[in-house]
Amino acid sequence: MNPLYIQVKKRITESLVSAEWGPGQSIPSEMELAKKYNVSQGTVRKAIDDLAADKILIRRQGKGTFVSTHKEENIQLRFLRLTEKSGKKEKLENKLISFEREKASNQIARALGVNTSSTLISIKRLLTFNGKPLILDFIKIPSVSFRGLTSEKVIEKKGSMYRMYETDFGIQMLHADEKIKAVSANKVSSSMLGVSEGSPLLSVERLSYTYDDKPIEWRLGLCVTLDHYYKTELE
Amino acid sequence: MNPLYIQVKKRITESLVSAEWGPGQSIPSEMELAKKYNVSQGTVRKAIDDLAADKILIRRQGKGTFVSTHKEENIQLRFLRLTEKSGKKEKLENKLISFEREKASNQIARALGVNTSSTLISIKRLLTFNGKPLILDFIKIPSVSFRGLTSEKVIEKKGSMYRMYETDFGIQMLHADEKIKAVSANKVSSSMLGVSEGSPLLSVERLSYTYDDKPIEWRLGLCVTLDHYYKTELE
DNA sequence: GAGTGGTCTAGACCACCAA
DNA sequence: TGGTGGTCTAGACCACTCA
Repeated sequence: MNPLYIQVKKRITESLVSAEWGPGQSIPSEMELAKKYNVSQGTVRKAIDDLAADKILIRRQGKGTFVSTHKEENIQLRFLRLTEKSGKKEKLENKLISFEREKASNQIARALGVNTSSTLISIKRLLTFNGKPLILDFIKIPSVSFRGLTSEKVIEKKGSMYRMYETDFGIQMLHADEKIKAVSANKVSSSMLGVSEGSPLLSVERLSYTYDDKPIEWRLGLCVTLDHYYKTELE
Repeated sequence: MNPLYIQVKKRITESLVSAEWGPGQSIPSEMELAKKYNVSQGTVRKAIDDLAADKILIRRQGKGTFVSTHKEENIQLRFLRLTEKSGKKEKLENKLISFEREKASNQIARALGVNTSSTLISIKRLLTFNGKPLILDFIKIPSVSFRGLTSEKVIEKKGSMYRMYETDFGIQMLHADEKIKAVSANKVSSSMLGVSEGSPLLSVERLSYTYDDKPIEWRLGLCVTLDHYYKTELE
């Protein structure tokens, strides 16, 4: 049998998946949950501690515990940071290049855990900072999870895709794995990004997961790293 | 006044810095520490929880709590992962190219928090996997923190530099920041790495920290990412 | 079986926030 | 002032390791 606090954690997660408590809202207090689950307040606390460590919940002393809605900006900011050179805040713009539905390729189907016969939405877009092309993004998401998504909607929601996933489809990205390589710009990517053919680009392949470690988005970003760099922290 | 468990955490950290408890050794049990610090066992537990989350301590049920010595392999492994293609274990080799003492440049001095007049040890080396060049490393460390380090010692300790730092100088790397870019191979790096000039390389600039968030090593790695990739996890 | 970390409880008090 | 999360305690029992 699992420890009690793990079971509590599971039940809280279920309430989050079923959207009983939505992003930004507060969940019941520790005492209420303790009564509801027939455990002590300390056990609920430990369960919430875990979820807060994963940034799924946010605690605010004196106010309550809230469902994280940090997907608005966070992954985006966590993704690429600006160099010190341009310390001022930069303007990000988002230009849609194409929006199509297509059959999943073997590779992507395996990554997303869907059938090869299933349909994906395939989005290409260009991100610019201060008017200069920075990232060329190829995004693939299962059509079935994003019914009704149109190119107009993507354009309309200028900001992060993740924000749109959350507000329009109730899908929250909880974590992601990335594989990073250095590649050469080919004809298409170089002209899109305004660099010469063969220039080095940072290739960032990302698989993003929602609740239950279910992969929900595959993305490849080609980044110009002349004035920017990718930042990580180890441990 | 700080919470008690923070103070306990601090006192434990002090014992780690002063090498009262060395890497790989066990620290006193929770009950003993509770008595020593005049707090309850639960408070010690919370302090240790924090340190274990930072991977500074490792708990082993039924055995005790141990000082992490994971620097042997861990940062190295965390650094570059092998592609699935070559699932088998690969052989890493480490070839020293140069070992010199030099004055710190402005940039590095600032990063390491030392004077520009101070002396650095500057190491260049080439890492190969299965005989193929993979990473060209430029490493700079303050001479004063690594008195008596010689090129022979670097060669002798074939494995990770971090292991040598720990065993020979009592310096443990606790975390690191990295800035990643894609760059073109120049004449020197291309010939060293066995790729053609202008090939894309992954440039990984790393600043590593020891206890108290003191920066202690600056490193630049140029990596060939044809058969390998850099792996990260977000959140 | 003795000793360790792991879980769980119950209750106390503190710090913060809002009405 | 009442409700929330944050800290701290004391004690119970469980799970694991090793002699």
